[in-house]
Amino acid sequence: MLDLKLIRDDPEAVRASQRARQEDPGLVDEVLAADERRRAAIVTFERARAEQKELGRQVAQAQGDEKAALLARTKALSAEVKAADADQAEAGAAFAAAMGRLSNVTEPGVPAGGEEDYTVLEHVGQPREFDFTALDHLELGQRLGAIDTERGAKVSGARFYYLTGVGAQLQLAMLNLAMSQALAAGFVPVVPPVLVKPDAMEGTGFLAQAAENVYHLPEEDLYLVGTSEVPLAAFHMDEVLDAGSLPLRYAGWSTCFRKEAGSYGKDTRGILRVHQFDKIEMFSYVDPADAAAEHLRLLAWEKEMLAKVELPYRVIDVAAGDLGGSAARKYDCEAWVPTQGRYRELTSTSNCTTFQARRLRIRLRDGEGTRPLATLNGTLATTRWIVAILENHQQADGSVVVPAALRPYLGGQEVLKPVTT
RNA sequence: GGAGGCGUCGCCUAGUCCGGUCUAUGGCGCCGCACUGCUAAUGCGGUUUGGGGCUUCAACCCCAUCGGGAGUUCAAAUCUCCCCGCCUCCGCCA
Repeated sequence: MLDLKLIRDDPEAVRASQRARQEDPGLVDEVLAADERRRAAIVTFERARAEQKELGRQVAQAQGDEKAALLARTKALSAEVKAADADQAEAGAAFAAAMGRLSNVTEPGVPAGGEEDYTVLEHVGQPREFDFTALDHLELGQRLGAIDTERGAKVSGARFYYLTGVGAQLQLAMLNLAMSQALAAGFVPVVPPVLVKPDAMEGTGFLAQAAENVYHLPEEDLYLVGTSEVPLAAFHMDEVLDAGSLPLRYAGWSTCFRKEAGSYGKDTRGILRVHQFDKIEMFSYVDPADAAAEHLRLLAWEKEMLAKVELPYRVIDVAAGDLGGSAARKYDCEAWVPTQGRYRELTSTSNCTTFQARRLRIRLRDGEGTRPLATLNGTLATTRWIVAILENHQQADGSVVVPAALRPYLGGQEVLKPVTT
């Protein structure tokens, strides 16, 4: 949710942001009109209500005929108050609905346009030259006895898989490495719930743009989270945090669930795009003035992790139209996937400024009073990284060299060897 | 799944039976002022959150807010219903 004051004071800035996102700039004027209607309804209601209360005080003290006369008046007034209240509630709901559809204002410098309009900020490392025919991650994973998509499909359907043997070990090693790094950086490790109530899912903004990708359990009215960003953001929902306690940094370890609706036929091979995966997610609560700097810190931690697994990658500044509605800016790190001949997203860090905190009613308290704080999130490792690790570190015999940083978490193994030929 | 108890503006708490100056009591904590070599103690005042009016700001005024929602009523912390959470006991269970 945006700051209403900003929309009133500088509606053109919000319209410009909407245009850059390829969303409707007219929504701004809809919000302003709805706000006026709402405020007028509030005034009408409050005036009637104040009169009702005043008369109520008189009724309490009056006796006999005087009381009967007052009651005649207050009865009529009661109906008036009820109608005004309903009108106010309706105007308020319409306003909230319009506000809810407005996306966050993008940060200056964010490239305008859609998915293909990103800016490449830098390349780190060189894609490797192979003097043999590189195998893709699934082929490698099967030879290593690490990935079993056939049984995944048998038991759970398409886009499900088993990680077995060194595959399971590799994932645990990578996530543990990520968690160790987060811990060293001062993050509070968290294992959160992955089923959340509508309030949490809605507050984090995932029932708006990403609703079609969210699993829902209708019987309990609970949602399966697509990222631990949801329970980490909702952790402090409805709270006022002391300014002195910021920044608060959490590292969540969770399984993530995504329906992947609308991606039929895309990335169907292997474990690049799946319904269920595991992830270490960083989440920060900071003073709004510190948000942009924190965003760069999250990016730096992601790069530190990518360096540890020795992958070539590039960093992109995601275009406005490809941002989530809550994000003001997003940086993705994309690793080179040799058999695809292109870069694929491994991490994503978003600065949600005060947008998400407003929806979740999370504020900070300092000497000045209370005001919304800023929230940010970023990926530290996910199951998908296995794709890039296997492919980039494969050898001609189908074995895979383990990056040095991972070895301590893999019982010292230096090379993962095929179990079949 | 069943039975019972509980939920009050940071924390604790009065009020709920029997609806009406509840404009929610008191204590603790915190902030300010006074007194004071300093500290402590004492005294006085302030201290939920959100919204609206008026506005340069502040002050001021108003409305809502007693776990959440709906209802009854001229009037709800108080009465009724539904939901949520916590505690105790029973049942069941990986």
